[in-house]
Amino acid sequence: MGIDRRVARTRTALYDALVALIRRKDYATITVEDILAEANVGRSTFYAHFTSKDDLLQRSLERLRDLLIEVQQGSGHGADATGWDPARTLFEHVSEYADVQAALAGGHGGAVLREAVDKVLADVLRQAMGTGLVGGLPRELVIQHVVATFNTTLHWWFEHRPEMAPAEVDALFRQLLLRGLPAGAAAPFIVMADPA
Amino acid sequence: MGIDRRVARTRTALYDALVALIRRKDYATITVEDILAEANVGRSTFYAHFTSKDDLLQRSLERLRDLLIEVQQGSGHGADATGWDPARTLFEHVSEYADVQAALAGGHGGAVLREAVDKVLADVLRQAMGTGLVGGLPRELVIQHVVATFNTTLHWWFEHRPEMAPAEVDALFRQLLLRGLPAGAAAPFIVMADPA
DNA sequence: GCAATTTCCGAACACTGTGTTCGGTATCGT
DNA sequence: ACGATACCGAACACAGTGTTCGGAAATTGC
Repeated sequence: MGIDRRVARTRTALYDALVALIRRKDYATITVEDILAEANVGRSTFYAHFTSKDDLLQRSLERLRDLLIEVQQGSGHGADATGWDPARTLFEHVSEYADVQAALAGGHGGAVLREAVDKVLADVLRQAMGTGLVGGLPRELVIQHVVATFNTTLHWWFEHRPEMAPAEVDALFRQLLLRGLPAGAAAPFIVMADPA
Repeated sequence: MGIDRRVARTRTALYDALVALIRRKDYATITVEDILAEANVGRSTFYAHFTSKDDLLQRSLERLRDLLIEVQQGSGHGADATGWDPARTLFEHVSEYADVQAALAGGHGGAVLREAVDKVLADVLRQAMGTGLVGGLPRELVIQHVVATFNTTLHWWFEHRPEMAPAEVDALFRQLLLRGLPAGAAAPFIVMADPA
């Protein structure tokens, strides 16, 4: 009693259509009708599977989650002693898809997209961390911070230095995450020594 | 030849209405008609001043920007050797408004709101940093990272430890920002051995 | 105060998009 | 082949957007 081929076909068609649209339009401006046209799926059929555009997005991202887990678990079977860097792999992977980065950077729809992706990243990371120590810091805060820093770096990369190599970006990412800001970098916000 | 009082009244009424609504509804579900009802303003009048709900939001946040600049420059007290801590002041200030935090945390509308607030925070910070040093790190990346870390911390606070004191939260914030994660905390995401 | 100007109101309108319903048709699993 | 299931697509009610326009009301400058 496997899954009916028709439902599988319909769903993947909708997933693919959404992704295709995201790559060329701002997420916020995409309508259900756009998706139907792109996927060649009937209106009632759509609502038989998903409750809304956002619902479709979330379920679409489950694929991303699986992909991330795969990438991340490829480490255990690889060179685990020398260390494996999922973040760098992600930077490298993402660097090949400028349109995806543009979608994540985009104005109104970008925020919604980013939040959804953040959630997936956090889930994967949370699972990967297991019940490991967090060095005295609250576990969930660490997770959110890692995700946020990754996203910030990625966004900055695309917006300000798109020509930079993934390895360099990764180095910046690690600096921010593991060492923090140099003493004087955050002066005005942290400790004000402002000549007012 | 000042600004017509009717204009001023209408605009502040709309600003206030939006803020009031944000405090009790998810931003995404707020309609222009809600705003009109709350502010007692005619439909055509609204569109004579703003092009959309998002436009109104952005202009409303200009007030927030002014407030932040005031807070940041009002460092008359406590400006000793240890300096003045705008972040801590912000944590303390925000802790008094649970509904605002809820609005920023909220699902769909939260993301849009956060992005708008992030933009304002980044502007203020950018101006405050002037042409100061950034310790070898790209200036804009530092700004975005500070803002993102602040927001992450704030969000985590509200979601997971609302009873925590502002000073403690500020300490966590500074730890993340200035020292980074302790070795091992981010083990699954970051490589252990540091090739830098 | 008074007049000229500006703004506000509110109803009407066209438009876009959402989400549901239902009978007929095509496709699937066995 | 047959029964079950999924898909189609048109029609519908509904909510929200953004514009237009004439008349009423408030404001400013004098």
